[in-house]
Amino acid sequence: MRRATIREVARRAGVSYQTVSRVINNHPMVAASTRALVREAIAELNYHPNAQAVGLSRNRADIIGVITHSIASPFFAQIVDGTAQALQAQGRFMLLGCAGMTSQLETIDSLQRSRRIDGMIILLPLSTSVEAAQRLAASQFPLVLVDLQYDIDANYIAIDNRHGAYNATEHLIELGHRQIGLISGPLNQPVAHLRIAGYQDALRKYGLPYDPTLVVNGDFAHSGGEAGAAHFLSLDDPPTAIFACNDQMAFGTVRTLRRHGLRVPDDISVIGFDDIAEASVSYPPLTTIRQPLFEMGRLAAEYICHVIDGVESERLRLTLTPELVVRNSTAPPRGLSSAADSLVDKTGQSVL
Amino acid sequence: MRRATIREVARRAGVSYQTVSRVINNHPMVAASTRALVREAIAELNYHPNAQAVGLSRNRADIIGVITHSIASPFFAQIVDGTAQALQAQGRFMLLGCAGMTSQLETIDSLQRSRRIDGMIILLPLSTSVEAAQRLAASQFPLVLVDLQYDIDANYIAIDNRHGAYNATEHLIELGHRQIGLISGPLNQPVAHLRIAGYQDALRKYGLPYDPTLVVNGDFAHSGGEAGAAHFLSLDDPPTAIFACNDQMAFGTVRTLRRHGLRVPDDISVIGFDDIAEASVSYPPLTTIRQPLFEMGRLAAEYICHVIDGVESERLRLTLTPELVVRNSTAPPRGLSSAADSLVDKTGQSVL
DNA sequence: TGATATACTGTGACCGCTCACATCTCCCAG
DNA sequence: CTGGGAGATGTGAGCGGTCACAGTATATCA
Repeated sequence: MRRATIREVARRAGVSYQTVSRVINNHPMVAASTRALVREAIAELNYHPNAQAVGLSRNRADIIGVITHSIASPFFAQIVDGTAQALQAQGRFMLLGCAGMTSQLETIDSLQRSRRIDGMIILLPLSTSVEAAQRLAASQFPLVLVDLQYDIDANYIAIDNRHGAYNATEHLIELGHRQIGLISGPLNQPVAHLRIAGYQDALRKYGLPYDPTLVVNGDFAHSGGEAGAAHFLSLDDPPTAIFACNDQMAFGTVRTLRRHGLRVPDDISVIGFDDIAEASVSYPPLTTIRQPLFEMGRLAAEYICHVIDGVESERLRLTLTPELVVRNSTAPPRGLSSAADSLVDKTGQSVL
Repeated sequence: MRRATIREVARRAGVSYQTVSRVINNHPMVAASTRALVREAIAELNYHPNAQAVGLSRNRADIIGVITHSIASPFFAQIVDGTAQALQAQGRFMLLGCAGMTSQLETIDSLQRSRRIDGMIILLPLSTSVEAAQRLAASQFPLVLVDLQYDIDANYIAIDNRHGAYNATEHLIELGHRQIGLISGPLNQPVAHLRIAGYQDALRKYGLPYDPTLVVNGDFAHSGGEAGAAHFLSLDDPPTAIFACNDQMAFGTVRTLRRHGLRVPDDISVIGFDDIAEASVSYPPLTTIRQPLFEMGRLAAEYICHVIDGVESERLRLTLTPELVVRNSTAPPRGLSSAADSLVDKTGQSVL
């Protein structure tokens, strides 16, 4: 079942191959009768253009590369979903590279040079140095970094992590919490520091002391939340609220708290960050800081396509403001309802 | 920053373009000295082959298409993750098409004919008729259907849904449950019927009556579980256990039960199907029927690659047996066993 | 009536590579 | 010393399109 070529269609329709090409590409300079003839031949031979030949000739592929280190994570999956939708609307395809955390840069580099893709969307974090990322961004190749967290000259879509963390912390403070535990992200990711900074900003703003024993490192995964919660419960004076720096960790936190017989939010409040899809359907529905993940993926794709089409040439520098979404995992601290700010009325519930 | 071509490299190295091609493709018939010379020129010019030109010439693309209707669903994401990993190991790329539930067949068809991809993995369900799927499978194009549920002549990787559902139901029966609610999948998907059949098999085997009021349709999404649970709770004599036909619905079920003040598994047991990643970290950890999702994705990719490479020509007909994974969302019905339920932590609390 | 614009169609070269085959060296057996 | 085979390299054609340009009709105008 060989595929028909443009010349075979031409022979069948009794025209030249160029005319067939014109018909395929909707060039106006074709007589209606000829067009019909060619269309017929195309249908009869079940002809479809060879995308690689077109690509070679036009020097483009109509494929956009998307690099992430895991598609199994809901966070990335939701961004990719947005990208996929936008690309489909553009008639373009998506080459998905799950590079793991190793050799991402190598993958990116070879992909970029292979002419297989016209542009690339990179979902950070990227396991590479800032310098390498800067070099990458400096190339002429159409490129968008999504969730950029450091300061380089590149096209990026980011969110104001510091502000988001500030909002999360402020929300807890305004509910009356004074002892707020923080489970941060991995410290080798800039985002972790930004969110810690936002947490500190809020404490400072409200005149609360910064207590390092209330800050613990996490891994942005479920297990990090579990470990963090376990740590807090082991303290003599556990926090009344926990800010987990992403939703996955928040879920781990909630689970561990439950396992220890604590109710969320009655006994202890938990707030997350990201607003992945599960956040709204978890039990209890998670109060969190919303990142417009789908939107970010969509915008990145649309920008890239515009650059490729020559419609857009400005640098993309988009910092979105995350939004507090109050659901049911946060509440005023126990017993606050009666007295104003007495937070010391811990019931001394035993952990374990 | 024009890309160097093979002829430029040849000129620089003082050899013919064919020799450069030989070096690139590790053809043995090249003198070591020449090889070194060419390698040097390649490095100096920072040459990378144009994948589209290679593809056009060799008539392949080293890209595998993966079609799903959503990447945001953890079920599909985990399969895709397995596929991605396997393809990367093969030095191939993945073109991901999220076709939504509309026009999947059209997407598939045009993709297949475009020569953009060498083979295709389709993650069912597919919004198309069995006949169309059969036609698709009948083409020479390398194709694997993952999670195939109906009987057509195609390469497929499936799981024994009926058996899995039987196991799930049996597990509940053996725990002592006699009133078992079923929340099925959408009835337009064959898998729904298969799982219902497995449920019925188990009832029959254990001499339990089939009560249609205990069977309700779901949508394989969170909301279906919520609606199903709400329905059961409205019955005069609610079931003591619920089999939700996938994990997402199981989560929805658990959530609704909790909201109504019921504890899982103390007051009512819930079992799911799929074993998506969240199942092991939910609260309580979900008893479910495990599908080896990652594995399925991996196997599909490996098979496709073998077919393309001509290593494999047999039809792929793989029906995996799902496996019962007992976690903490199932227990004997209330009051049945005085001692046996000590396997579950008793800290479940009623909320609200 | 011929010049010229206009609508349409065809030809050659090329995109960057691979393939099949031709050629050219060199070395060794007869 | 010469023929032949192996090793190494070069050449032409082609993959299936597109582009720029060159044609060829027909219509329009002076």
